[in-house]
Amino acid sequence: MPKDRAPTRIQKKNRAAIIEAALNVFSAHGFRGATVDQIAAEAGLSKPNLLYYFPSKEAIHTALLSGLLDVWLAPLHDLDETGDPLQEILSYVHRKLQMSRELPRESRLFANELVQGAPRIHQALSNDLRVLVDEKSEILTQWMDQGKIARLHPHHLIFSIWALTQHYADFDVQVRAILGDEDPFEGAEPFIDTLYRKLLTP
Amino acid sequence: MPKDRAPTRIQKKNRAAIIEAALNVFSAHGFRGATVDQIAAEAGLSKPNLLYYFPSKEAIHTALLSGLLDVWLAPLHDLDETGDPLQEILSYVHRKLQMSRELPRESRLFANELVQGAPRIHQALSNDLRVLVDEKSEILTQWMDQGKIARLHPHHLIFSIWALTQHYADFDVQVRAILGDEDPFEGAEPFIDTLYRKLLTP
DNA sequence: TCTTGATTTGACCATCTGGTCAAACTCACG
DNA sequence: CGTGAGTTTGACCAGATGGTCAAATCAAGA
Repeated sequence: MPKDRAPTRIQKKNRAAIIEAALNVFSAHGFRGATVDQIAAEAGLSKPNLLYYFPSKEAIHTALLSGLLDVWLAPLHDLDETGDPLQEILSYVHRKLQMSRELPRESRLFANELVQGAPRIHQALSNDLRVLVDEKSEILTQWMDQGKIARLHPHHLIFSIWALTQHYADFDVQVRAILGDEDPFEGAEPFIDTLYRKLLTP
Repeated sequence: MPKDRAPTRIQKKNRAAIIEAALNVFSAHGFRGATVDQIAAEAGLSKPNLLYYFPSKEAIHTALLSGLLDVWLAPLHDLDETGDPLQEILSYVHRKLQMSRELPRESRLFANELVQGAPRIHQALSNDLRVLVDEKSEILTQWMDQGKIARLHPHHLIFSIWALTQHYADFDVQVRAILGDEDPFEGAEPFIDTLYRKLLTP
């Protein structure tokens, strides 16, 4: 494996190519369904060469997930206590839907992991994620106390946003099978916007 | 393989045990992640014995999925044109949530398949499911035309019900990691009920 | 250019996995 | 009971898969 000095030009390029390839393969087939050969081929490397950069399949998966977790949680992280409640929430919803549209592989990567019991990221869920959600739920509760938005269970409000937005990335095949040629997000955007405006009006 | 006469007592028992075991294993690990040995062990059979009842892993999966599809779609199928619009929809939502609570393995089985592009049930999606959804969307549209419920994109309304209810089964680990000891459905039920009452009010 | 560390690879290995098969065993029924 | 169909299994196979290794090749600074 490469020494842990400053990464060389080649190391940067190949590590990036591997992570990109791994995202493709893991998101499409899940951890178990992905093969190292597949990832290597997609990254344009031989299998031993790939394993020169990452010690194992598991290590690639871990690196990929932990690298993405921040990106994935950024929109919720940005929910601003001092902003306008309805606008803040609608903006969060909007960003999440945008991510389903633009980063569907990332969404499916997490979906794959979660639906199988999250054996490799259970840690992060019970710690980082839980803390973040509790923190933001606190803000939501304050807004409700102040009568700025309707009173609802804050955790379930957040779950609903995840469910409604990620559905379009995770179950893309199903959505498209039903909508046919229609662009899913064309209709999803106003639908979800209306939903939260109605729901959150006190 | 057993002849296709009337199934014997033993055939009935073992086929049922295999399907039950397959549901456990496939829903927890996905098609690729499940092994025939695992299913056989769970069913209390040896691998060759299992393969005496089903010709292949694929065949078990297919039998399982097609056997469940009807159960899975029954609630939507039962949406009744002649009933009270709001009550009909709320009742559908309620049944779907109930299914997430009582049949989480079934939900995850489909989720696993869908999130990986539904390679084995694409057929059913584009045919049966699409027809059913189009048919029920027609009813929803009529209700909207009659001013009985708010005007919304009917397909996305249905998607939202799937997303909100199945989320609790499919991403159970995540939900529980955040809620801690709290029963997810305790809070989900009133939340989702409120959501659809507000959303559907014209 | 030369040297040294970084990079790449062909060959290989152990294990897992889906599936086969012939032989053995069990059961229901005449 | 005896017998033939139904059921079960140990042994086995071929291919896939994660991972290793020594040898070969390459790249960049002295």
